[in-house]
Amino acid sequence: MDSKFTKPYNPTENESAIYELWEKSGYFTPENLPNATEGPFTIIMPPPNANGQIHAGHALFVTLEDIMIRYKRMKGFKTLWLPGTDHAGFETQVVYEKKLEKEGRSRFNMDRDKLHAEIIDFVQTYKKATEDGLRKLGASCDWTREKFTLDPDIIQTVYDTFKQMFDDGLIYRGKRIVNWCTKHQTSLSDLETLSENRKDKLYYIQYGPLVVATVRPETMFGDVAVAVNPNDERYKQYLGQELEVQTPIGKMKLKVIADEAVEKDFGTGALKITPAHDANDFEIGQRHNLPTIEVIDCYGKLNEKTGKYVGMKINEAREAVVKDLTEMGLLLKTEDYEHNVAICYKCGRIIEPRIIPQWFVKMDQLAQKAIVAVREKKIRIIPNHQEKIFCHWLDNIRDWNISRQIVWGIPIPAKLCEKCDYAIVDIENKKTICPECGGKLIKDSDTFDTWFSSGQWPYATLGYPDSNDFKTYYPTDVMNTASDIIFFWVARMVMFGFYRTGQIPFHTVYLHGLVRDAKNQKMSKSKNNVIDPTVIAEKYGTDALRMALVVGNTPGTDMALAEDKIKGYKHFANKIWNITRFILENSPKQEELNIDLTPIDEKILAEFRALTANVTNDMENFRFHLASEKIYQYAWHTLADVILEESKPIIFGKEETDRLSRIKILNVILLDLLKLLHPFMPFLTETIWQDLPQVKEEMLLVTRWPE
RNA sequence: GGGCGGUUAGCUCAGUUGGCUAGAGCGUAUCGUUGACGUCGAUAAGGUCACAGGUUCGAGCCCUGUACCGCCCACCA
Repeated sequence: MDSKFTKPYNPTENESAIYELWEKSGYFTPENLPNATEGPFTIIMPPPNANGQIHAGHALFVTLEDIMIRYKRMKGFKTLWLPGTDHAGFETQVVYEKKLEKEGRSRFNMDRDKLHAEIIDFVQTYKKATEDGLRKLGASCDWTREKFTLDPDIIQTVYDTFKQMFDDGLIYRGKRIVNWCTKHQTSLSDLETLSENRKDKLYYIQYGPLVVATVRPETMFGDVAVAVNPNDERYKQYLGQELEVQTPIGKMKLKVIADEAVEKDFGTGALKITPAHDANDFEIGQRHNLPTIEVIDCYGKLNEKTGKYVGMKINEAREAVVKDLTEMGLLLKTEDYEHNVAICYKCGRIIEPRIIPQWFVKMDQLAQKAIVAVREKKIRIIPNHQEKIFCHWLDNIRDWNISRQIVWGIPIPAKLCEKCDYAIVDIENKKTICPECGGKLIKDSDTFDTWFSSGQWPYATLGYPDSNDFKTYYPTDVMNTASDIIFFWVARMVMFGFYRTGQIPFHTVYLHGLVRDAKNQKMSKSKNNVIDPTVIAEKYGTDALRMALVVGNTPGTDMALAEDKIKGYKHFANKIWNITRFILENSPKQEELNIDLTPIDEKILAEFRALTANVTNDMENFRFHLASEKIYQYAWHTLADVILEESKPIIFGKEETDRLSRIKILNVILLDLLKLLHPFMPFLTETIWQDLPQVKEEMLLVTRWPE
């Protein structure tokens, strides 16, 4: 017997060599598969951000996708799992800014090109680390097709989409109110803001004959009207009138308008309208053709239109204005007030709504098609209840701001007129004169929201429109990703997919939950509870980690990952190892096993076949948490605890037919068990497979799944 | 303000179309140096399946309501 099996199983001794064996075989590339009798099966990997260490969430998605891919490969499908990494625009820029801050530097006094070059270097390092991490986790993906979100062909696809959408009127440049982060100096999409409950004051201020209630008295200098509900009897007499309003810096004139958006019962029922600094007011302003007066600058400070308050930060200015109003007798009442405010999802600072020209995507039509696809089950979302969430979001979607004032990203291929603000798409970068006014055109310095490009990932990576890959592998089969990016990413992929290819991008969306720590807390650096999967893999083996991530983890549900659980599956790996040893030790040469089975062995074998069918059924229905547990239970508590124990007297006994029959089925079960287990514990099973004397196929990786 | 999920053994969680005498892992207790494995084995304790109604021959699972926990969405200043 091979001496290898006499020692306990040592994962770290074997894993990298096994991975190398697979990778060198070329079987990760579907075209090289020896007997792919079935059609294509495709998963496009959600590209990890190339800006940090690989974490437990990556380990989970790699495990799930690798399970699907390995299973389908063994089923004879032409399996493509296309890997990639993401430049992750704003996310990476924020990470890099933090690094700059630590070094006492700032992006705002750096040359644009220098900053860009530095981030490229930074990303390259992490890109490499991410790729290594994926290999360590056993990802059987096709590295020959690896993509990066800034590859020239990807950018070209993104540009073509931008142009086409612009020509179709689905993209427009508009001067509209957007979410502005005063720290990061960029606008953000609605998804990139969070809302936070805050306790503020509600101030009742005398506005001429009326009283308005506001939490932001410092914006009063940007007021252009006072709005009331059209059915509010109290104010009917004032409609259309111009009020003379006293402020600490002089008098201003405000028209009284009527708008349905004003609630009669809130505050005094009279609302001051500041279109330049409030999204709601902006829309009211649009409806009534009101002008806009900006009084707060991009740093969140009051500007020269506010007289003596110029240069003050918003909070300072608020206090100062309140103090002055009080002294002037214009502040009538102050109430405690609890409300939600939008904050930047990265730094938590309050979003300052600002009016700046940005590129927007019109969402209505795109969204409706995506909703129909899901409602009609052309796209299936697992877990099912996410379909409702998906559709609800799309049903209430607003136009999407895709411009970002950051360096790290795909530049928007557009020109802007210095004189008249005319905007034009210019992918070839050739236009210099404004067709409207003859003014000089300058390049738009903004970059795309990273999701504008990653939303096109499924067809962009496959070389849409003309490549063979696109024709062969699109629409793809499964999109597996974390449920928290269903809107950011999944919804956008569906919309873009329809728009550009006329087809769904994938048939099934499999959403997984978050990996939390043993105490069910979110992993975070500050809590020091982050599990580094590569460290865990070193300690317990990748297979043990994979099992721990899969067994009992239902789709869409967050899971608690305890080190003890991982340790348990290390023991399981050793158990399989020793089952193998026991069977091999007691197996004579193969030719002696050409005998009929005893009735009891027939029964044992039938039970195993039933398990196989059961597991296969689970695999087909994405119930990996059940499939893995069933294999575990069978291997340990049926095969090892019962069958092997009962086999000892038979094997060491004198009844030759019983003995050979038993040995025969043990060998059959062992081989098939390794196959069932392979998608879950690929390293262990392949390591064993490579040393089995009775094995004919060169690699378990491409062996047929048992029927 | 809307929506979604959860509540099952001490802990973490499974439980597929209602058939369950409700399971697993870890933990706990007792026993076992058997010629695969002590990274082991055997045995055991531990549950009104959140609560209250209902449907059904039968409910952890379906329906109605309640409570608590978590999450998401939302332009009443």
